[in-house]
Amino acid sequence: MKKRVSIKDIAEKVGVSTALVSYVLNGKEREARVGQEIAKKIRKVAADLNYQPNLIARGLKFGRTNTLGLIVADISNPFFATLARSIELEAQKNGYTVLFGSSDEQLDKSQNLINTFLSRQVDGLIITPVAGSQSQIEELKTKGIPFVLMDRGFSDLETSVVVTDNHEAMYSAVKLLTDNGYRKIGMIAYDTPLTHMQDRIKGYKDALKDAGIRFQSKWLKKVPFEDYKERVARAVLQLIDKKSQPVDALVFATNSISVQALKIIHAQKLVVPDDLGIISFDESDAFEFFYTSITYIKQNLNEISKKAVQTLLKNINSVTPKVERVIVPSTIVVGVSSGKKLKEKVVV
Amino acid sequence: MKKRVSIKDIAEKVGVSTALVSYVLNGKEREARVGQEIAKKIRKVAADLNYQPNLIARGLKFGRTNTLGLIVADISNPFFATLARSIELEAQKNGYTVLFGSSDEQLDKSQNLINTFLSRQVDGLIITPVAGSQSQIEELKTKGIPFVLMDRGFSDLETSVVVTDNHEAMYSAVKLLTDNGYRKIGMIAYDTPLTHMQDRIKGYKDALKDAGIRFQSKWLKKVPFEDYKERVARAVLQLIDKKSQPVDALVFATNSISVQALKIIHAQKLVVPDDLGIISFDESDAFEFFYTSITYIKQNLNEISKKAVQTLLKNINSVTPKVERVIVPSTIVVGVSSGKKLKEKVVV
DNA sequence: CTGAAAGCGCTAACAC
DNA sequence: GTGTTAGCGCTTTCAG
Repeated sequence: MKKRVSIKDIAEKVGVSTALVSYVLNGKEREARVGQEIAKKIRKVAADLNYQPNLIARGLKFGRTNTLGLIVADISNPFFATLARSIELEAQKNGYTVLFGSSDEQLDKSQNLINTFLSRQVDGLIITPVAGSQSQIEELKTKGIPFVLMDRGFSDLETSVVVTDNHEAMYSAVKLLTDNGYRKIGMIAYDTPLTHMQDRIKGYKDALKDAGIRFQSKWLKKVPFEDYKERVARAVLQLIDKKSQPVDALVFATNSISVQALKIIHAQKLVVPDDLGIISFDESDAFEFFYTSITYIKQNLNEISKKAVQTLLKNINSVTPKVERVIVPSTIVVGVSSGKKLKEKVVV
Repeated sequence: MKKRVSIKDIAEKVGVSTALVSYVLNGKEREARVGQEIAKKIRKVAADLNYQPNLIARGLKFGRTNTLGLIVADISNPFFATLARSIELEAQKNGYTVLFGSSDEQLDKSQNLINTFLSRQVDGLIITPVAGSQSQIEELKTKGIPFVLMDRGFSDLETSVVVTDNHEAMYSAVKLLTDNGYRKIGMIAYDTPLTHMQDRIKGYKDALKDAGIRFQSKWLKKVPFEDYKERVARAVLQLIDKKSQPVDALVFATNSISVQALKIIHAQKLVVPDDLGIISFDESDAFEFFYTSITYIKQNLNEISKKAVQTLLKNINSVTPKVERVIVPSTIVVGVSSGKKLKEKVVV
């Protein structure tokens, strides 16, 4: 690779010091009262040489790189990819560039990414934290590194965080089902202590309670991230098992769970919503061709990312950063899958 | 943000020069013959202070940052997100971190990203180039910046590039259709001169020719990236129009086109494959619940990304980089949608 | 064995 | 008005 042209090259060519070049190129010729002639000359040579400032050098000088680190669970997951896209946009608007990495919900990968990004002197981090990573996050706090959690947080840790209204969203989803006559409502969620999941579960339970329905523990199935596919399949089969008081509706805590569950429901030839009402948290392309339209909670991903970047930048630019919790409202897109329950079901 | 701990802090604390610290921390104590005692002490203090090397400073020193720039069309598109994921993985394996950005198929955004990444002194670029960006790419060449194109390239430009076997893939897809008895095969593609699309189109035409079918220009519909949805819808309606010799099979050049087209086909109540054979280039989650399984060409995205990174790294590390064209084989996943055409169709 | 010092590219306080 | 220089954190040559 050829040597890139530096401020020094320009200085030599024009016959001035690098200082003058720097002043002129940063539009500070007024303050430094650089001569008109010389300024013009410098600009011309810079253009001729196709000069591009070295942001690495500038970063070293200023101790800030105008780079953000983004750690998501998995960038290939459309949910996170969509967040990444808006983050990129908002960051760019503010003159920042984004480094990214995927944690795969694994503690060691998360720690590695944090270390790598810090070594690269990012100005701040946007993180979808992994379960059990409190100590990693706390270290950021003690080190005074600006960061914001996104999508999920910890109940036992005071941090800036931007999330969806998980509780309300799931509450209103389940309420929609109870209002439509469903009484035995099951839920499949991921088995994690992270707040987004806990809040969704709480929303589900609270909605049942407010509808005067007594929650039954067998209705709630928690599956691990690892081989969630099999586990979701098993959970669905248990929940709809005819021999033991099957549920009449199901809510799914994420789109990945939904898609997998719908496959089983389809394979079992259950009719949605007549046999089983359905609501999903988040949408999926796969809903497109399911034989009936799926009711789902639509998070405002765009707003979440925007707020995440803005909150982070506020932190970066403030001398006394303060913890900020942002909750972004979601909407519910009503399809056929949560439709009114048939009152009288003919038992054959 | 608190001051991060530097080599200097360690040196002061131990009471040696920064040089020694540098040697020890880089495992070069042997060459520099640093004393055992002192080395141990340095290491201890470094650990105590939780020292993280400043890669920015190192980058400035070495003129290399161990950072790659990735420019895709749109990171929120699962296709590119999946590529990004594997690139991240392969880059990490080699000690690189990835900056990313989306070009939206737009020339100015592409140029902006290139500039930004170069200013940040990335060691190389992986680019899915935008139509008409030859000059941008050529400038990289003249500047001697290592880069590799991915997914698509230019027919009029000699560059390193990693792509799928677009021609063969589409050829064999169409051959599958002709072998199964389809004779009037249409195609919907994006309207772009980029090689991936041109190669797919050529594969389609060549397969027709080899099957003894004369290509009809009205069979090939090219739609622009912008509002492709409407345009695809219109194209499908034209191709299946009963009044004017409708096609009996369709191939789609990308998954986004496929999903949109299938929606229309579904809405029009056409039966796949009886009324219409279907093959898609690339898969989509949405195929999951289409009423019949879709035959599709499966690119080896993992291999493409891996090769892209490897080719780029070879370029970066070689004094005399050479242009390398890598073609990654794809497979065809056969579903029901391309099944044998019913010989005698009962006309009502 | 150890350390001073130069230099990567850039900026800004401070001389001249 | 204009230019010198120190220094950001790190590496490495060369002198002690």
